[in-house]
Amino acid sequence: MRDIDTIVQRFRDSGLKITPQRLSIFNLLKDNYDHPSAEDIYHKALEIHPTISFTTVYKTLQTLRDLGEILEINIDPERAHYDPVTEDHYHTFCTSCREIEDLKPETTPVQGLSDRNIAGGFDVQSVQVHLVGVCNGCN
Amino acid sequence: MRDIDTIVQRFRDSGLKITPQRLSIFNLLKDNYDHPSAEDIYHKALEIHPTISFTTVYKTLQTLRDLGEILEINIDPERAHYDPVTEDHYHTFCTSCREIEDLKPETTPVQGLSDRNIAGGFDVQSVQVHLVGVCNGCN
DNA sequence: GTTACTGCAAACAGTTTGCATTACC
DNA sequence: GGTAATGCAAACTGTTTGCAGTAAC
Repeated sequence: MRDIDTIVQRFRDSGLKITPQRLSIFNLLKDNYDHPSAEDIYHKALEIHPTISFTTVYKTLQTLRDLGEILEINIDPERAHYDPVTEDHYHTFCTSCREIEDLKPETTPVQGLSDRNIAGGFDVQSVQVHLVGVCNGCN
Repeated sequence: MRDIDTIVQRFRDSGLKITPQRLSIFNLLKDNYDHPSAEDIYHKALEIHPTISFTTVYKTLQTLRDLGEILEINIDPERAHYDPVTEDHYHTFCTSCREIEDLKPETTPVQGLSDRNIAGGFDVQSVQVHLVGVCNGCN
C-alpha cells in the first residue's frame, strides 16, 4: 500500500470519494504489520469514529483490495486477513494463537516459481507461501 | 492417504467404527486428484448412498484430517478443499473457475524453507505454496 | 450390550447485499 | 445538485453442534 496522499489521489481519479471514515481506515492500515482481520480494523476504527459500521470497513477493504493497494490473505480458515504490504513476501500462521507473521526475505527461496508457471500457461497473480504450525510463544 | 485397508485398520485401532458410508467416502477420496470440497464429496456420495447426510461426510472428513490421512486446503476463501495426497506438494488456484491443480514437483524449489524456520523457533507443521491466478482454460 | 455413528434440524460466524439517509465534491 | 458512501438490518453460505434413533462390534 502506497502513501496516503497517493491513495487519496487514486480514489479521486477513480471517481471514489474521500470520507473521514475511509481516511481513518487508510491510516490504520498504513505501516501495519499485524495482518488484521476486517473485525480488527473495525474495532480500531471505532475508537476514532464511534459510529462507524462494520459494513463501511468491509466495503473499504474490498475497494482497497480491488485497487491492489492491500492483499487479502487466506491462511486462516476462520476469517480473511489483510496486508498493506503488497510486495511478494511470505507468512507463518500459528494455529494456536492465529497470529500471522512475516517471513524474512532471506528464508524464502521461491524465486522463479511464478515465472516458470506463467511460461506453463498459468497466469500467476500472486504467490502465497504459508508455513503453518505453532509459533515460539505458543510452544 | 494410504490404501483403504490401512485406513480401515487405523480406524479400528482408534476405536472408530467402519460404516458403509465411511467406506464410500474413503473410496471417493482414494486416487482423487480433484481437490474436492465437502459438498463435492457429499454429492458424489449421494449417488452411492441416497440417504447419506452432509453431516456424516463432514464429520468423516474431519476425522480423516485429524488422523493426518488427508489435508485440508485453504486457498479458496469460499470453502475448504480436501487432498488425499499428504506428501509435500503445491497448488495453483484459478480465481475464475476455482479449480485447484497440483504443481509439478520440479517447479517447487522451496526445499529447506521449513527446516530453516523450525530452527528459528517456529514449529512448521506444513508448508503451503499457492500460485493464485488464472488458469490456461480461463484465459 | 455398549459405544460410536448417522442424519436431522438448528445454531453459528464471517461475509455480503438492499436500501434509505447522509455527505462529498 | 448529482453521485457515491454510510450504516442499519437482514440475507446468505459454509461450517459446526446437540440430540434421538440406529448400527457396528
